[in-house]
Order: sequence, then C-alpha cells, then structure tokens
Amino acid sequence: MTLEYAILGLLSWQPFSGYDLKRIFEDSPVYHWSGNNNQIYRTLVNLHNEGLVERDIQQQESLPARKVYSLTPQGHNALRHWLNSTPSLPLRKHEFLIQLGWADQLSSAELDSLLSNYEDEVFALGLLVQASVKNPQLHPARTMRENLLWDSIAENWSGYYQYELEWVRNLRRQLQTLEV
Amino acid sequence: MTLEYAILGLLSWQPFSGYDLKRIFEDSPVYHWSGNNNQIYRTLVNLHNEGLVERDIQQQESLPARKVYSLTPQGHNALRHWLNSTPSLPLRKHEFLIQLGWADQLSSAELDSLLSNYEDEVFALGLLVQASVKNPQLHPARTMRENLLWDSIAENWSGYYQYELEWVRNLRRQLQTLEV
DNA sequence: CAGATCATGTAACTGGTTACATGATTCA
DNA sequence: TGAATCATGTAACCAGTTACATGATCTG
Repeated sequence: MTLEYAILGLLSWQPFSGYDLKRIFEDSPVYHWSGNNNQIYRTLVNLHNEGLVERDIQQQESLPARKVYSLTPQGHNALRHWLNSTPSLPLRKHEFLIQLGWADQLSSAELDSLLSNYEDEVFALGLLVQASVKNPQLHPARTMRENLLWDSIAENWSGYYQYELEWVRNLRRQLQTLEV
Repeated sequence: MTLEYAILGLLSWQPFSGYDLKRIFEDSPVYHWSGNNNQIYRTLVNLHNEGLVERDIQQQESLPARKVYSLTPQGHNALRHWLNSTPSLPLRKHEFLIQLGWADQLSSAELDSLLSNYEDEVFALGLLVQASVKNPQLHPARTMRENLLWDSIAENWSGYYQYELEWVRNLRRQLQTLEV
C-alpha cells in the first residue's frame, strides 16, 4: 500500500496529525491521489496497530484533541526497507486521450472547443502545481543532496504539465493546417 | 465510469467479444489501467442491461461460445454525448517520486542503483509502448483527421516515456557532479 | 450571519486487482 | 509433457471517493 509508505516518509521528516497529513495530501500534486480523510485516518490506525508509529494525544480546550503521530524505530526500518526496494513505474490514467480517439465523430468546431478546454485546464493546473510544488512547507531540505532531490521532483511535476500543454497546442496547430 | 466509455468507443469502431477487449486493454498503454476480466465482463453485462450494446452469440464446436458485442443506437448516443463532455485531466500516480523524496537516507551507491533501475525500466517500457501504440490493429484510421488524432495519441504516450527518461538521466548526472 | 478553519471520525459506495475455475486445442 | 491461446466467468479482496456527522472558533 503506497499510502502507508507515503505517510511513513512524511513522519520520518516530522510528526504530523491526521489533519496535517490530509492537508498536505490535498495541497501537493506529489501526493495528489489521496486527499481524503477516510483512508488517512484508517491508515494511521493501521500503522499504529502494526507498531510503526506512535501517537501523542495533545488535549486542547474547546477543540478536539490533536493526535500527533511519529515514527517508531520499527517504522524507520520499514521505511528504509521500502526506500531500497525496486522502484515502481508511474501510472497514468489519461481519459482524455481515449475521448480523443473517437472524437473524429465531432465537428471541427466541437473538436477544437474540446481541445481548447483541455488546454485551458492543463494550463491552470500547471500553474497550481508549480506553486505548490515549490512550497518549502511541503518538503524538507536538510542536505544539499536532499535539496537536489526535491528540486528534481518539483521539476518532474511542473515539466509534466508543460509537456502536456505543448502537446495539445501542437495538436491544435496541426488540426488547423488540416482544415485549410 | 471510464471503462464503460472506453468500451463504447471501441465498439463504435467494430464489434468485439469480451476476450478481444481484454486483449486490447492488456496490450495497449492507452487502456493500460484495466486489463482484467472481472471488470470487463461485468461492464459488458451492465452495458447490455442498460441497452447500450447488443450481443451476438456465436456457437463454436469444442470452444465456449463467443459473445460478440456491438453498439445499439442508444449506445451511439451515449458515446457521442460523452465525447462532447468536458475533458478530464490526466491522473498520474508517481510512487517513485515519493520514494525519491526520502531517499537522502540512502548511501550514494544505493541511490544511484535505485535511479539506474528506474532508468532501465522506463527505457524498456518506453520501447514496448512505442511498439504497441503504433500497432494499426489497435486503432482505426478511417479519415485523415482520425489518423492525425491517433498519431497524436501515440506521440503523447511515447513522448511521455521519453520525457521521464530524460528526466532521470539528468538527475543522475546532477547527482554525479554533486558527488565530486 | 455565513462560510472557512481546526479536528476528529464513519457509512456506503465505486473502481480495480489477484487469484481461481473450466476445458479444448495448438505448439515446442 | 508443459505452456500458451481461446473463451467464458466468479470470489475475495484492496484502494479510493463522496458524503455525512459533530462542534467550537475565527474572519469578512
């Protein structure tokens, strides 16, 4: 389960509550794929049962208690083991390309509006991603090497949206020359 | 449900059996995300219940009957409606980038071996993708415009793996210069 | 006064994976 | 003789989404 390790990673940096984690997952495209409580809170309970994290309950007046989690030595081990395991390849679910595959049924106006919508959305998301991925609150930079790694992660994400944007612009241009 | 429309799309091209579809989904990165029977066979039953496809049962001697599905007029309508609906953005689940985010805990030998593994796998998959995405059996080319669309889909996929490959090579180079 | 933020959590669901089961035929 | 291909399907499970519930405090 990826989410488990994603959480272990973050906790190896600093202790967080479920709520903190939820916000990080929501805000960062790196952790894009789950920003929902249900899974996060349940995963924390599991990790706790497995002895990989420990929880510190901080009582607050007039707000529910914060449950702050941190790694146990076993948690550190589990993380380190995962870090050395063989990397998994990125998964892309690109629904739009499937849509496009049958879009010859559309008029050229409809098709271009579809592409222009896509272009706008990619552009907008690209800006968001660029902003959030550079947010120093979302990642550590304790050594020069760690800094380089996170820069490279940020570059991978923002570069990806750039790639997608150039691709759609190029396609629109090609379709226009076909039109004439 | 994306799978539903992906199937409607394919059936709008030509009739297929569940087994045919399963193989297409397995072979093509475009439909990467599900090559498993369970869902495909169940989805076909659903589509049939909804009246979007009709089935033609072809008895065979000594082999189970082939159930060949094709679109009904309602199926064509549903597809056309979806084609004109607002495009959805690509989803990337990039587990490796999360792994990398905490990889400063590894020795430089371990880190480089991780990256080199990743590079090899991306390279290999890139070749596969390039081959399968150009396979004319997996897509129609009935008009010049349709041809252009599918070329562009193929380019999006193979270009993506190229992008990922250049990214990892670049990172390895940067890490090496840091080392010295 | 309405809506966001802090902070926890649960219920019901959809989507997707892994593994199993059957059984004939072809190919190395 | 063992593996791959053709062709159907089911059972059990894991992962992820949407929506709900509570209740105080802060901000416009």
